[in-house]
Amino acid sequence: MPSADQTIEMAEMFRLMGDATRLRIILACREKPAFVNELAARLGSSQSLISHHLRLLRAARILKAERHGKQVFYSPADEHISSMIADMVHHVGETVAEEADV
Amino acid sequence: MPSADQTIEMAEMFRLMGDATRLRIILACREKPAFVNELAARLGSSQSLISHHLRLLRAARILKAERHGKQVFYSPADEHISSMIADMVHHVGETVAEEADV
DNA sequence: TGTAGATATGAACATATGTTCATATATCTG
DNA sequence: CAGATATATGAACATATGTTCATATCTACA
Repeated sequence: MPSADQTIEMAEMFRLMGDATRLRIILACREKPAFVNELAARLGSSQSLISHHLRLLRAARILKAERHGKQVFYSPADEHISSMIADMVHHVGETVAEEADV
Repeated sequence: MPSADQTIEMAEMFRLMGDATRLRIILACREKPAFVNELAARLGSSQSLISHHLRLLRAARILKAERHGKQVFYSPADEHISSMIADMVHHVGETVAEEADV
């Protein structure tokens, strides 16, 4: 069992990945790291929206940012994050979702 | 890259695990499956709150429920879910969290 | 059948969250 | 320095969400 602090940390991590827009940003960066404007274009979202979400993902160390001149380049923060996401993608790829009742 | 549908499904899954109360319920069931009243007692939350969350976790097939007389027994829905959570617990156990700025 | 125990559900509420629009900040270039 | 480009940030808003309280439903058993 994780500690109380670890549990809250995990929940916070899941919460961030639990929004479709943010998850798409994460997956996009995982597939191919990119500048903010590229991400906005690839996801068909406004620059502002992407930037707001990037801030959260960066603060949680899910993504990291590097400035290249006028642009800022975003990529997965580390291999650890990458492999967590890879695990999940893999798991979800194996599952068929249905409804449940009792 | 997961499909659009898979991405939404993943996000939904993460969203559910992204609340501390729900994550604690999941972790508790993973450590030791239990009846609703036991879970409420172990987590120090009201029966109503636990029940509301259990409904969501059950509907998402994260937990499964079996009735035993008057009580309902909750446990991880399958090995797949269990291993996903195990992965995350393992990963978080390895990480030290700090703050990020650019 | 009626009562008690266990769980589920509905309404209501306060708060959190995602999004948009407008604007600020930073960087390069002329 | 002025202007253009890229990104970040703040305010505002509508909606979603977690929690509580009250009550309904279901099961066992006298």
